[in-house]
Amino acid sequence: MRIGELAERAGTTTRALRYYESRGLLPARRAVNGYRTYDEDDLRLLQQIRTLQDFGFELEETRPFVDCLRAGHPAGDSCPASLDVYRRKLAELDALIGQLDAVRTQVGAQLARAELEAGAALPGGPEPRCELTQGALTHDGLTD
Amino acid sequence: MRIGELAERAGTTTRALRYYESRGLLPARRAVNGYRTYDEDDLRLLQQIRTLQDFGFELEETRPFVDCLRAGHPAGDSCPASLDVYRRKLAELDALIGQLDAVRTQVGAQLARAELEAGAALPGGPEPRCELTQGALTHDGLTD
DNA sequence: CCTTGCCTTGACGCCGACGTCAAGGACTAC
DNA sequence: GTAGTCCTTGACGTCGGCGTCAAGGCAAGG
Repeated sequence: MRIGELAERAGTTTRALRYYESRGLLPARRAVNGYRTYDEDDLRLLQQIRTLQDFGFELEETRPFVDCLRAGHPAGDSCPASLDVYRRKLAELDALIGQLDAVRTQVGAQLARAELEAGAALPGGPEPRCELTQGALTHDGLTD
Repeated sequence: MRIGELAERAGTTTRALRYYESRGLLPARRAVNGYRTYDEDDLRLLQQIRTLQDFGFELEETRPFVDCLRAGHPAGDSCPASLDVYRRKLAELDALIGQLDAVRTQVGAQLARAELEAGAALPGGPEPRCELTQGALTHDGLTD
């Protein structure tokens, strides 16, 4: 099959396929007229790539899975290198989720405090003030 | 003070300050020689920006807070527009964390299954490799 | 022959928040 | 005067994964 059909069957675009090829991830055979030619195996490789991409894996991280399939293994994650990617991704996810949870807690606290102060300023009357309103912010250097 | 000192006191760079100015977020007065000139109020605005940036807010999302401070309010989040940003960010964080949790679960399951299959495929029958592997198979082990 | 549609390569655009030169002006110290 | 440090504007680079033309080749139908 040609690039357009493969792209459609895998739910992606021809541009993405050419990009994968430029990265050496999914090279294509060529027909006499220069057209890229793919088979069902390429579709499987591509599906593996897309599945991992949907999980948030970077392209380079999908390479071990693709290589594994191309080596004849039944699944992309039948090889140690793929499992390593899984493990690294899990650690990465745990770290990221932990950071986001911390940020969520902080932002939630800030919102609650700010809403309290806003509400207290409206009805008109003396209100208690929290001493923690200033300087409670920490720079944990979360790079998003 | 000049741009270098402000950058250092706020823990950022002169390039970042020029960028903020180019975005209209933190304009500077100019000395006769053309040098940018800042005061303590600018430092406060900048600290507000940096704090939010560290939380993962985009630059545009810090604008309401900066405007709020510049309008004379005691805190950057003393204004309704700032609270709206807080709320949107919370919703955004919740959605993102939820997605990441789902991905984590999926990837964890894939890893457990692939490890199991790899162990079963070993010559001489499956051998338990370590306790963590068994734990990951039975529970949703976060133990690393 | 002409149009239509798929294909080719090449190259710039995009997003965010700056980093990193480059070339030159300003000011201080000696 | 000159060395050193700070400042100025301008402009290109970065990262990932493509999107979006542009210009042209190839195959098939009318």
